[in-house]
Amino acid sequence: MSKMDLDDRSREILKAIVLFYIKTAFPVGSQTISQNHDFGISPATIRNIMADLEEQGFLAQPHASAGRIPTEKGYRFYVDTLLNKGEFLKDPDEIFQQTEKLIKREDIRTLLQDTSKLLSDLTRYMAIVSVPKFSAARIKHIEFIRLRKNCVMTVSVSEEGFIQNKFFEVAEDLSQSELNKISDYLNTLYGGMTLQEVRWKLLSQIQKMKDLYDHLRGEALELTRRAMDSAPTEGDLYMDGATHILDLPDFADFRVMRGLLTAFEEKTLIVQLLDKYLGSEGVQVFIGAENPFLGDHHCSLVVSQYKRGDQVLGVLGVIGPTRMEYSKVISLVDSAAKQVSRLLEESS
Amino acid sequence: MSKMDLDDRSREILKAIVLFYIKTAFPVGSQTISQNHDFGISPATIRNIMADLEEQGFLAQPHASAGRIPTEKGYRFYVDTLLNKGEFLKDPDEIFQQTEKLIKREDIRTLLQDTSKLLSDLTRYMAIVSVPKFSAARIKHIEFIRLRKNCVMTVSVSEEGFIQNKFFEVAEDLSQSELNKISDYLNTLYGGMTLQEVRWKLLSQIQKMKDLYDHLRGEALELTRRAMDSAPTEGDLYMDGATHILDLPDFADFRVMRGLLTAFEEKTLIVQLLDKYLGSEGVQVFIGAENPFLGDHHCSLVVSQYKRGDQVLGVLGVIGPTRMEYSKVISLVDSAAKQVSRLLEESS
DNA sequence: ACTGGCACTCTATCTAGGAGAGTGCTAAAA
DNA sequence: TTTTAGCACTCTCCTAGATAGAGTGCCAGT
Repeated sequence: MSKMDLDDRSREILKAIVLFYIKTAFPVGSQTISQNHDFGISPATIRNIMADLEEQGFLAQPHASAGRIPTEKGYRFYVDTLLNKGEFLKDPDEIFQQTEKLIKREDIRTLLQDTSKLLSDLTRYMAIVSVPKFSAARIKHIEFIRLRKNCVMTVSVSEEGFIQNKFFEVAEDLSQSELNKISDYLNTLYGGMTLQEVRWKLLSQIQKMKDLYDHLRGEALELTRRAMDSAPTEGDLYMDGATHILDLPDFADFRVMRGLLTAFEEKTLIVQLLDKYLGSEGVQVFIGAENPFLGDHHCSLVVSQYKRGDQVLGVLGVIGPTRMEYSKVISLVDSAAKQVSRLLEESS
Repeated sequence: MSKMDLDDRSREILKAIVLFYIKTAFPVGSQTISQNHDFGISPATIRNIMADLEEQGFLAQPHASAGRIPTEKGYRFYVDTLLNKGEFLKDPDEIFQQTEKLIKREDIRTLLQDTSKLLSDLTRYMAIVSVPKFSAARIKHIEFIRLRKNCVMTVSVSEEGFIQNKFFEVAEDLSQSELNKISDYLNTLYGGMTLQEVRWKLLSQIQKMKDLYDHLRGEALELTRRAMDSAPTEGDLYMDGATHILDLPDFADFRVMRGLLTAFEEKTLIVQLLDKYLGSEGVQVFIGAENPFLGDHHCSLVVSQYKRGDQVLGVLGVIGPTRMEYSKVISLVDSAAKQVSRLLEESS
C-alpha cells in the first residue's frame, strides 16, 4: 500500500487503539486489541500492523516495551476519516432541550455563562465561551446618567442585549434632563450603527457637528466623543470546569496542568487567538500543537462559532486533553453553538 | 506559670517557630531555633519549652520524631498577641498608590475585578472580592428599552454605578416612547430608594397604583412589577490567583487542593457565608476551622469590608494556607479595603 | 501471509537497609 | 530549681536490588 493510504484493516485497528486509549488512558497492547475485538487475526499480526502504523506516524510508544498510544497525527486521522456520523451522540440536542430550563434567559451574559457551565458539566472538560466584542455590535440604545456632580455614566445596549457602561468626569455639571436630550438625539441619529461606525461618522462628518451643536450645549459634543472613544471592553471570556482537568490522568504532570491554567489567566490573549484562528463555519477541531496557544500542553480544542443572523458574535467550545472523547465533544459543541444562535435569533 | 499564660521566653520561641514555619514550610526543630536566634539557651531547654507549648496546644508534631509545626491555636495566638504593629508592611498604601494607575475606573465592576487581581498578585495567594447585592442598592436610574417586538429590557443603575439588567417578554408590544414615559415616571417616583423598598412600596401602597394607572397604560403596571420582581443577581464574587495555590507546598496533597477549588466553583454559597460571618469592622482573620467553608482545607481567610459612607457594600480579602504571611496579608487587605472605599466615596 | 514461540526490554512495585533529623529521658552541672 | 550534655530511640526519606508483568520484535513453521 502507498505510504499514506491505509487499508481497511489497518484503519479498524487504528480506530480500535484510539478508542481504547481514549477510554482507559493506558497504552494499548496487541493482546488487548485481540481480546476486545474479533478481527480474526492473532496478536502477532496485530503487532505487525501496529509497527507499520507507528512507522507512518499514527502511533507512538511511550517507551520501548510498552503498548502504543496515538500521536497527534493519529488523532487527526481518527477525527477526519475514522469518525463517522453514526458515532456522534444520538441526540445531543435533546440533552440541551432538557437543560434549556436551566438557562435563565433574563440576561444574555447569563445565557453565555450558563452555556459555559453546561458544556463543562456535560463534557467534564473545560469549557470556554467568548463574549462578543462590543465595538462591533449594533447600538440599540444609548443612555447618559448623571451619577453625581461632574460625574456621568453612559450605558449602551446592543441589539442583542449586550450592555457596556462607562464612567467619566465632565468639566461642567449637566442636569439629567440635559443628558436625556443628548441621549434622545443620539438614539435617533445613530441607532442601529456599530460603535465603530458611530465613531467614524462622528469624526468624519464635521458638518453634522454643526447640526449637533445647534441641538445641544457645547459640552455635549465632547461628552459624545468621549462616550464613543477609547477602547471599550474587547471580547471577554467565560471559563468553566477548570477543576475538571485536575481529575484527568493526562495532567498528572503538575507542570503541564499548571502551565495550562496560567495560560488561561490571561484571558484577553486567548480571545485574540480564538478570533484569529477561527475562520470557517461549523465545528473546528484543533489537536495538540495544531493550536498555537495550548501547544505544549497535550490539549485539544473543539470550537464553533455562534452567530445572530449572518453575523458571527463569538465562539464557544471545549478544551480537553488530546485524549478526548471527540465524538461526544464535537456533537455537544455543535449543538451548543446552534442552541445559542437559536436563542439569540429567536423573534429577532 | 498558669496554664494559658505564657511567659516572655515561651512567647518568643513560639513566635520564632511560627515565623520560621511560615517561611520554610518545614517542621521546626529545637536546633534550628537555637542556631537562628540568640536566646542564650541550649537546644535541650528549647526542647523542654516546646514540649510545654505542645501540651498547651500551640504546637504539634506531624510524627513522633519530627520538628514542631504551629496548630491553629498557635497561629491564632500569634496573630492576636504576638504580631505587633511594627511588623506590618511599612507602606502598603504606597504600593497601592503605585498600582492605582493600573485600575481603570471606567467601570465599578472593573475596579473590583482589578482589585482582586492586584491582591492576588501582591500576596501570591487567592483573592476574593464580593460584588454588592443589587437589591440593597439605591436606585439612581431605571430605563426600559424595547429590544424587539414584545421583548423589553430594563437597565437599572445604582448610585454607586452598579448595573443590573433583565429581559422579559410582554404580551402587548410597547413603543420606545411609551417605555420612556414609564422610565421617567419611575425615576421621579422611586429614585433613591432600594430595589427592596421599591418592591415593597409597589405592592403595599395600592392607592398609588391608581395614580400610576392614570399615567400609563395598563401593561405598564405589569411591566413595572416584573422589573422589580424575581431574585435579582444576588452578590457575585470575583476570584483571582487560583493558580497560585498550585505552587504552595501546603497543597501538595492533591485532594485538599481539589476540594478547595471545587468549593469555589459554587460562588454563591461562598458569598452567603461571607455575608453571614462578617460582622465587625476592619480586618478579620479566620484561621483554619474557624471559618466554616474552608474548614478541612488548611486554609485561612483574611477579609475586610468595603463601604460607601456608612453602608457596607461588600467584602474583599485573601485566602491562603493556614501557613500564611499574616503580617503582610493583613496590611494589604486592610489597605485594599480602604482604597476601594475611598475610590467609591470620592466626590460622592 | 499469518501464527506461535521465545528471548529481550522496560516499567512498576516491593522490600531492606542506612542516613539523618529530632525527640524524650536521665543524670550531672550551675 | 533550672539548665545542660549525652544518649538511646523513633520515624521519615532515600536508595538499591530484586521480582513480576506487560509488551515487543524476530524467527521459524504453517
